[in-house]
Amino acid sequence: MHELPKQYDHTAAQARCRTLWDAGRYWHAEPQAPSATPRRPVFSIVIPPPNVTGALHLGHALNNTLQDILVRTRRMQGFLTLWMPGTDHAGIATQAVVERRLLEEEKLSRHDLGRDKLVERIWAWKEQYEKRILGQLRDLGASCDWDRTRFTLDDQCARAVREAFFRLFKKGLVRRGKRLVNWDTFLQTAVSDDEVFHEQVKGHFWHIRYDVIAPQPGEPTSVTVATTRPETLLGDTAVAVHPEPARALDEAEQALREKRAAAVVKEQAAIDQAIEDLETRRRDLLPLLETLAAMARAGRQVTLPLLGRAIPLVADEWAKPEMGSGCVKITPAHDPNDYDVGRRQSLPMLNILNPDGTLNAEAGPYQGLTIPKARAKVVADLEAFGQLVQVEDRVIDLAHSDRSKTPIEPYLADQWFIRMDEIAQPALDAVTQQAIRIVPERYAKSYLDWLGEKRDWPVSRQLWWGHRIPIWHVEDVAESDLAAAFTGRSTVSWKSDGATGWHVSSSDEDLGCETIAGRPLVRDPDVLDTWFSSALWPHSTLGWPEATPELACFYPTTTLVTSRDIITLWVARMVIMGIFDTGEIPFRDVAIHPKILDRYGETMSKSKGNGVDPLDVIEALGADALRFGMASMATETQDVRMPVEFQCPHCSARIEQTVQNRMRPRIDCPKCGQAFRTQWAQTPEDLALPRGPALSERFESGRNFSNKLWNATRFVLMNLEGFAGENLAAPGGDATFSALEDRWLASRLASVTRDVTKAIDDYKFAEAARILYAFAWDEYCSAYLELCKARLADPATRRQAQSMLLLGLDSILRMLHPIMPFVTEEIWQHLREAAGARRMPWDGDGLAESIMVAAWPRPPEGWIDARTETQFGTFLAIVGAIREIRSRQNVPPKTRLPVAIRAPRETADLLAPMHAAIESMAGADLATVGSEAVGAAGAATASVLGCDVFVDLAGLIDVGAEIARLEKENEKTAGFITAKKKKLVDEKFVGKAPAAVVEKERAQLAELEEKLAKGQATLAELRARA
RNA sequence: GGGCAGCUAGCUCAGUUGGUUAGAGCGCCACGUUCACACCGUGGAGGUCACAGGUUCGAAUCCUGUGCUGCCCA
Repeated sequence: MHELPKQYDHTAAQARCRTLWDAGRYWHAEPQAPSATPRRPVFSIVIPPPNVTGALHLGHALNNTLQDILVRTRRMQGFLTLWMPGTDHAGIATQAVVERRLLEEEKLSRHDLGRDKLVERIWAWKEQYEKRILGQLRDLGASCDWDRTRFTLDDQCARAVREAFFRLFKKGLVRRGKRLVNWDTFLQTAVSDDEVFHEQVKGHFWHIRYDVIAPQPGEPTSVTVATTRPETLLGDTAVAVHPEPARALDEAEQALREKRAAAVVKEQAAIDQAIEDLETRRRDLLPLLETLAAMARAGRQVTLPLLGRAIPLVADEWAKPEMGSGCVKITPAHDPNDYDVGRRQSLPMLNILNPDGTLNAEAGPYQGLTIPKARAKVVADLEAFGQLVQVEDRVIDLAHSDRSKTPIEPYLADQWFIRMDEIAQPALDAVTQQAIRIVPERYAKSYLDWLGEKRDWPVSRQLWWGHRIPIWHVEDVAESDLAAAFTGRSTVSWKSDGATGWHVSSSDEDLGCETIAGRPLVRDPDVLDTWFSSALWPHSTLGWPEATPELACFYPTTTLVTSRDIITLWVARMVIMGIFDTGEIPFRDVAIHPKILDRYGETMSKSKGNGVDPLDVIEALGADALRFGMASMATETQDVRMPVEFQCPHCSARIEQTVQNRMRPRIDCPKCGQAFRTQWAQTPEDLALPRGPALSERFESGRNFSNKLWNATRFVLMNLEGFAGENLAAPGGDATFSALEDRWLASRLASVTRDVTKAIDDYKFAEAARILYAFAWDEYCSAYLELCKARLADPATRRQAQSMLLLGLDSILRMLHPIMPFVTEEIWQHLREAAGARRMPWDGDGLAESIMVAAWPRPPEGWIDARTETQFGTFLAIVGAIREIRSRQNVPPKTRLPVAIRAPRETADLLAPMHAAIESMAGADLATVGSEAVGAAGAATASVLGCDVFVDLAGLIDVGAEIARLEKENEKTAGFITAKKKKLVDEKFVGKAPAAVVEKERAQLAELEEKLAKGQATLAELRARA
């Protein structure tokens, strides 16, 4: 006999399974030739490549679990299935991490080290983390094609990046331009808008006086402007005033009046106040503004304080007469709005910053100062010169770099852009015309909104880690020189730089020459935005631009599984570049999954200390527990919450993680009093303590489920003696399912298979998990398996029970395999040993070597039998009724209860073969079952589905308690009756509701009335006895 | 400021096209360990479905508004 230990050991099983899968390489996919017959349907996914910045977190665990569920399901369903794995170089993030460590550990900056050495260091970091990440994916059970692992910066991807960029360049879609960028002065690079976060900080609003040059009679001698960044005045090139202040005030008032009309009462007072203020302005300020507007039109100038430069007064609508002094200083190179004004008014753009955030020569005497120091000196000097009018305290919304956490400086720099107007359109069409389906559908809106703006994509990054932009610059040569140098080279293209030089681009790694007509070719020092290489991921990993068999077979991929926060950054750009490069969409479906938040609704992060490390869960509860939890959480909502608890390493007690304790280096267990350390431990004393991992109760049901399956198998194997299971339930063989419970199991199996398959097709992972959990636990284990205990003891029914137990268990395992691969494989292997001769109706010739490649269940629709399910439901309800009586009367489980059941004839007939089952499952001795059955006087009763269950408890019964209970129940029933009657008397209801609904209500009323009558009769009997 | 979600049992979540006497898991209470599983079994308690209007014979479900929470985009 094949016997298992009482508890499932996930650690040993995981190691065994991985060995088995790697030996069989079941995860590997070879492309089929286009001419292959028979042609297998193809299913392919590319992994959203995790950043090599650090280890995987729970979000990755979710993302990859869902992909693996899809991949494993399709593989079992016979698809040619590829899951392409890999990692992302994550330009700025990785460089920032390595630079930070360099500074902390060696006190060196990247400039101390130099470009080549730094890149070398980052590669070393990458090697370390890539290994770790891929190992974590394997620990999770991901069935990626490990032979195809890619990296966004590897040679194959680099080739694709050069080719794609070159094609864009050649088509004139790459342009060089000045742009105000978010400058990170710490990392000395531009960061994209998406890498910027805003934070409210306390600051000041400085009001500064600019003197008018040679004021004429009737004209003001100065204007006052206000700023939160006084040092920027060094870069001012104008002061603006509104061209038509009267009209602007009218419009502002109009807007306020409209707002007031729509406002709720409590907001009206504030708006009234604002309108009144506007009136005051019209009276006190407007004449001055009109004068200033006229002066601006006349080309008058003001003196820039401190530097003494003359700058023009300009008329521009950016100046708001309804705010402040109505005048505003203009610093085009250091403020986005001012930049627009500068362009409109053709103002000089004066960059006053060095890349490192110190002031440059344009700042005159302030050159070399950092921004904070310059600000202090500017303010002090303004005050000394009497130009400072007023200082207000103010809360400022300050942009910070997400990478370095330092304030962003708007900064005018040369950048490369990809023009989006032309290439974005096909990506929009792909979604609006449903070539690409985004689920849940609502996310299509953010995709379309974002792409619809068709904003140019700034792709250059002033970094050292990444794909070097394939552009070289050469000055002062003629086009004929270029044509001569690159004659016959279709892989080289050039464009004028707008002055006397040329930009040369190539898809080759090297131009093959260093000079043109004696002038040096200088390569652009910048690298490409990480998202550029990510945008090519679906086709670059498959070998593009080569026409590989992989590309032909697996592209377009089937599904992309990702989180909602990178729909625009990544998904949209993949669609754009996929179509641009290959002419085809990169994937058909985009499945968006929720984001995991902690119990308080905060995003998890290492720096907050509120995360859960997936490896802790895998270690403590098993990868399957982690995966089952993830699948259960993957609903269509946009967030899911996960309560986090520390687990005491001494006594295993769970300690709720709170905002207060989550940053502590050590925690004293409130249960056992012993201390343990957390991720924050620093001191030697703390580090010496055992670590208490952060886990979540949400993974426990998965662990328990694994054990439940294990023990169900244990039971089946204990009872399999002499049976290897040749032919399990030949399809359509009615005789096979002669017993009610067998027909029921087959019916349930068929509908569960249908529902689970559909749920996975629709990306409803939580639903699939829930259906399988309920079926396996409540139906297979609690009902079917219990019933089999008696049948297995009877030689006449034993064989059939064995056969059905195997059929059910094997089907459950197969359907659960994509969610819980390890425990199902481990069990499957045990079943192979004990019952290797079995065949499922949907199996081919032999039993597969691994459940990973076993056939997905396909029970015939004909097995579904609603009548049987109803009948079986009656049986279960009767068992439940007896149990309930036992429980409410506190009868010990061992005491057998004498039971009579009054049931309509049809039900009684149906129950006839189930007598033994009722007796064993409810611990009852059945006396009579039939329409005439009656209970002993004063028996405890229960009514279910038209049947009455009488349990004669003789002297055991607590009459008083039973009376009280019945009174309460009768009262409740009477309440329902009243409600139903009222409804049925209502003509509106009877007249308008569908007949079926009215009929149902009537039937329910009749049932309730009968129930009440019986309850009252029993009550009378009990009272008589009391 | 604009957009998207969410608000259902103590906690985390299900709840199809309106037709319930609103469900699950965890937690809680009671009972139970020869009988696959205490990572278990049996039973139980626990909800004005955020709030206010409306549509309807009928609303957790549809509409409008309010409040709170979170996210995205300016």
